[in-house]
Amino acid sequence: MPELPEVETVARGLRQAILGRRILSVTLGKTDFIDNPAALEQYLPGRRIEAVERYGKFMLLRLSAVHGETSVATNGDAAPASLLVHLGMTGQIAPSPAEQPLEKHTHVCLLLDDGRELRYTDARRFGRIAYLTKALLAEELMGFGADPLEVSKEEFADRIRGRRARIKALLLDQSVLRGVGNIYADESLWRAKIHPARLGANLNRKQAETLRRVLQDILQKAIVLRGSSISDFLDAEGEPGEYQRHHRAYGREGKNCHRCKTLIRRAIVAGRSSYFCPRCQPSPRGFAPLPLPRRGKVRER
DNA sequence: CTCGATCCCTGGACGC
DNA sequence: TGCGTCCAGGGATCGA
Repeated sequence: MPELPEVETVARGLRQAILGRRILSVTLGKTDFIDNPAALEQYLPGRRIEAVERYGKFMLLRLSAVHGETSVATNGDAAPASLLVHLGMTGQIAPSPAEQPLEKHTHVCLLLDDGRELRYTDARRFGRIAYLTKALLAEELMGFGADPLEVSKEEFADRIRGRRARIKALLLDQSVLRGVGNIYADESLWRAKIHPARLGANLNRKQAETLRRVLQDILQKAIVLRGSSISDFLDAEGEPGEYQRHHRAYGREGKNCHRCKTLIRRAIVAGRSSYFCPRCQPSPRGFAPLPLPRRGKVRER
C-alpha cells in the first residue's frame, strides 16, 4: 500500500529513469480509474516530462508545453500541464522496453522517445490518473494538509489537538497531513506509545510533539529503505522495499511487542485495522481490542 | 464535526 | 483438490 515513503521511492526512481523524455503516444486499457481518458490520448503526445514531484501520496509528472504547430489542441491545452498519478492500493508505474510483453492489468502505456514505455499497472484499480491543466491542478491540491516531513511543531499540535476525532483518523486524514496511511500511522503511534483510539484533543503538547518526531523519523527511515513491501509494492525499478522488516505494530497481531513482550492486538479504528500494544499504548475507557484469532495469520518476514 | 456503512476492485488466505 | 467466503484498504459519498 503505497504511502508517502513508497510514493517518494517511486518518484525518485522515475526521476532517474524518465526525466527529459518526450511522450510519443498513449495506449489505454481499462479507464474507469482515469478522470478523462480522452484527454490523455489527446494532450500527452508531444510533451516532455520535465519534473517528477510527490505531493502527499500523489505523483506529479510535470509536462512541457506543446509548442509550434497548431494541431487540434484548442482551449488553451498547449500550455504546461501535469499528469497526476495516485497508486491506490496496487498501482505500479515503471518504464519497460516497448517490446517487452505487457504485465497483467496494464492500463496505461506511454511510448517514450527512447523506445521505452512508461507503463501503469493496477490490479484493483483503486489508483487514479488525471491529466490536469495548471488551474485544475491547483484546484485539485487545495484542501490537502501539511507535509508530515515539513510540518512545524506548532502547526502539528494545532492540527491534532484542535480536533475531537480519534488520533488514528486524524493521521489518516489527508486534509490534516498529506501522505500518511495505515502502516505509518500505526508504526508512529506504537513508537509514541499512543493508542489509536485516543482523541486528538486529549493529547497533551508533549505527546503531540513526540508523535510528530517519531512520525518524521519513521518516514525518513522508511524512505531510506525504499518503503514497505507488504503485498505487492514494487518501486520504479521493480524492486521491493525493506522497511516491512522494521514494522513494530502493523500486521503483527498476536506477536510480541518489541518493548514489553505483550501480544500486539488489533482493533478497528477509523474503519481500518489498527495494530497496537495494549500495554504500551493504554486504551481510552471502554475500548477493547478484537479477540486474537485462534490460528496464525499471514506473517511478514 | 464526527461517525459508521457502503461501494469500488481483485488476489490471496482461509474454511470445509 | 476445489470451491465459496472473507478480507485487505484509499478515497468518495451518504445518512445519522
